[in-house]
Amino acid sequence: MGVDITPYVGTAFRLLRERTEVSQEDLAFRAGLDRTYVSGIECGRRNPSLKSMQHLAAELSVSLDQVFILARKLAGQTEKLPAQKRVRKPRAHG
Amino acid sequence: MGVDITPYVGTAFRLLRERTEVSQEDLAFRAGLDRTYVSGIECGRRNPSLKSMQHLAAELSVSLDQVFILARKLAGQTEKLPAQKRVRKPRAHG
DNA sequence: CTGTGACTGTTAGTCCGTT
DNA sequence: AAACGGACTAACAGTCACA
Repeated sequence: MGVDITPYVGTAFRLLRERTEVSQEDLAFRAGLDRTYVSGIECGRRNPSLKSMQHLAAELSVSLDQVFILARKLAGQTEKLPAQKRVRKPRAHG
Repeated sequence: MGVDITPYVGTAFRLLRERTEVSQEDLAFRAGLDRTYVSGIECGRRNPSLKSMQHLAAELSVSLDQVFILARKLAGQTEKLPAQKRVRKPRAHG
């Protein structure tokens, strides 16, 4: 259950930011936040509020759900399941 | 831009909760939160932190991205575009 | 069972600077 | 450009009485 996704959300924000080639400082300014705070979020040391994350996402031109989808992907990658191959059930052709 | 999604996130949580037929009281207890705090979130009067939302989502057996996808849907519905009726071009029946 | 205002302690979030 | 620290203020977490 209780996997703390905070660091993954931070990484997701970082990845999304780097894609736009904007600095933390610049993003922070545009989102109306402090640069040290954005740093703390990306490093997974902070527990940001809904509004803070929304502002960040808005400035990165993504919706919040995209951030969390990415975060969950990142969390999933680290959760090394035993590489179970997806078996596609062949469809009975009738 | 700056559409405040806080109330939509609250509604999303409420919808997700009602789907499971559990009371605020019950959910709050299971998520380790206060009953009135959950109420405040659902009513959009609170600006919850990432961790608060994560606890709630976990108890509702959904991922946070699902919450935000629903929230965005709700926000879209309320964005009443000028009631533009979708005009389906009637297909000439011959 | 749920909504709200008010309250306290904690933390979110800022601003300074250093590495 | 980014991580990190300290001191600071605004806002949130968490709770209660009451509606």
